[in-house]
Amino acid sequence: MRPSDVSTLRTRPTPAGEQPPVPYTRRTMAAQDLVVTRFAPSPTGHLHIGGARSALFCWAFAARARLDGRDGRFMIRIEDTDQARSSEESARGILDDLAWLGITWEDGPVLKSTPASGDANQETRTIGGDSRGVGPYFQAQRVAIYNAYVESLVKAGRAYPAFETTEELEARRKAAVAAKQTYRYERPADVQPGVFNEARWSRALAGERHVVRFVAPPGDIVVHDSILGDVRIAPGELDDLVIRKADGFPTYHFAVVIDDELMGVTHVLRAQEHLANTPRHVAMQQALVRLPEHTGGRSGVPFRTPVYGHMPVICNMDGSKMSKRDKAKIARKFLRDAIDVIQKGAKQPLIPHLQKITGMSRDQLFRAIVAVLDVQQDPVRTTSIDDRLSQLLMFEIGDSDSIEVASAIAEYFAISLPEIEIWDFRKSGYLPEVIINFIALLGWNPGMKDAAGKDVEKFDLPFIAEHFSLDRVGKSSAKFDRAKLLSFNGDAIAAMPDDEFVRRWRQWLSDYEPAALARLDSLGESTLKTLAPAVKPRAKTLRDTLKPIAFALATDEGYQFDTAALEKNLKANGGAGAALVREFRGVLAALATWDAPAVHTALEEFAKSKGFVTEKGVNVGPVAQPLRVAIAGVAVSPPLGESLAVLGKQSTLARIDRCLLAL
RNA sequence: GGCCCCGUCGUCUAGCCUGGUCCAGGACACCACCCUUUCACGGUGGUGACGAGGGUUCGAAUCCCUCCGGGGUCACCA
Repeated sequence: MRPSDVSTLRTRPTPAGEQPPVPYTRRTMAAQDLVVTRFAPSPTGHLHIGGARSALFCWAFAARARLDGRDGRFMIRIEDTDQARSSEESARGILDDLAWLGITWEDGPVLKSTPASGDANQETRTIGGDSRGVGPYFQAQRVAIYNAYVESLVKAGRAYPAFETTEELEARRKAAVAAKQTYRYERPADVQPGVFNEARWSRALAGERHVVRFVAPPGDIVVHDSILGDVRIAPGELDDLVIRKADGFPTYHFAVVIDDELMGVTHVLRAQEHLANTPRHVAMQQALVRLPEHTGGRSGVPFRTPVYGHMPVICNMDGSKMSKRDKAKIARKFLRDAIDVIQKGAKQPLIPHLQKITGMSRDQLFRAIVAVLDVQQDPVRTTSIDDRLSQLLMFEIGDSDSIEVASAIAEYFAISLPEIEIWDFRKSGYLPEVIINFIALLGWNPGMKDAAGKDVEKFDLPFIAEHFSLDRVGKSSAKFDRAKLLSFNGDAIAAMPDDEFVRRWRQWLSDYEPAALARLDSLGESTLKTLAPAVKPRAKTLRDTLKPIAFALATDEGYQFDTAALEKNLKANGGAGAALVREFRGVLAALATWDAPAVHTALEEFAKSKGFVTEKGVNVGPVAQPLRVAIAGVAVSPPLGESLAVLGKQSTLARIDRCLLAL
């Protein structure tokens, strides 16, 4: 049976063999009322959709605890222990993405940000802080703490310096794989569990290059998981893992254990990909004791094991784990498909073929492509052509999954890469509240029915906070269904009041399509407002809005006439359509008021006067379609009332004249 | 490959713990029809699943076992 989160928290079971928790300051003060969850991203890129979901569930758990009258806190910690890949810019980006989604944290890095909707009208606010005094929240600033605990473990004989080189270990690993055996690090013969190895420690202190490894315990490790139930790991499955790297930084596993304890984390909710690591974390918790400086001077206070909950992984539709690498995969596939197609068409291999027509060497060809990428990606040319070239080659042969190269290829060839990171979805015009709603549904559902007996599946952050509980988190991985996300987003756009839509549409256009916004504003200050009711039902995303308004984005001279549309609507039947448009032009020219209802009325009356009436009423089609082609160039556009209103009388007449002339 | 987790329509899922009300409900997608000045929106209806095989039971999607399938993980990355 899976314990509910509430009962787990109130009566946390003490498994056999585990020390009962020893009270110390924080515990006696706050007792079991303190609930601390955390999201701990590595600042090596943008916020991933799966990371966002982890953050959301942690946020929701803490928020729910608060609603239940407890001291629920959601905390952010930046795991920047990978010196080579971490960046402050990335950390800032992740925090921004969370704030954009509307996820806020009580404890953690401080961020000044605009709230959920990205709505410029609302005030900026500050998120984060250190009210419990357990920071800093960047692990790179906590190295001294990790070192103190490493030393305590070494002195207790529960860890030891190891001096093998990376090459040595790699060779052993290869040998094991070649012999079809599972590789495990073999503990050196001179290391005795529980005995301080002074000789090794001295070598380390003397400056010899080393890592520190944790002595894996001999017995079973049982992880109590409030989502999955108990997970038991047999002895011998765990080898002596590295807890401090040669550069002096802790590994993820070690830093996590130290920080979760010191920062008072009570509930660790994360993706199932971490499940296999959890026994290691538990083993370390059982070996570690708080240093006196972290317990107000008392000694002998053991680390506790938080409540764990491992949630399902988010997968692509093909079942593989959704990963940033998917972008590279798509871009690479495109490159190869393109090469295939060209090869088939040209009936000869692409590279030699191109070499033949350009007279370039293979290297020069790649240089040419790279030069284009270089200009687009790196206008100031901070990287050399050679660097770019080698990047692209690496990418092409599959040895590199660089998102930058993938993006450059996508931009150059105008293909679209799948949205994987929150930033991608934002750029594509998804609404933050929809993303929240949708990712909440990936692995969790409120299990409620509405009045009509249908599943409740449209909800917002406050609803999630109110209803979230671990026993409704699923166990099986979920495929990320983009079609359903799109549908939800379209529903949200359609349901928005016009003025709100206009505000958020404007914001998005200004962020991602400023030229389009400038053009629309040049048509009149209420253009967006006029367009709103016509655009909303036609756009699933904010980027989608650009399609139905393409006619307005083009200048009066700038749009093309589709010949088939011209033929069918204007020229057919001896130019009947053209004649109607010519006649209706006069009506329009005489129109005193120029807005959507007025245009629409004029259209109907004109149609009626022409006798286009059926038993169902006036049929404006015979006039509307030719007119549509005249002003838009194609047979598809939003309703003509709004369309003409936005263009204005002058442009409308000019477009009609241009069309008539083009026949 | 070792270890671990998971398995209800194509997809997300309700139902499973507390067997019968389930010849399995909802949503997205798909199909048909209706509405309609185009494209959309909307409305109505439809196709569609308990992975397989054994048990237990009067009765199993629900409990047990085996098999099969999928995923995760095996770094001085987090």
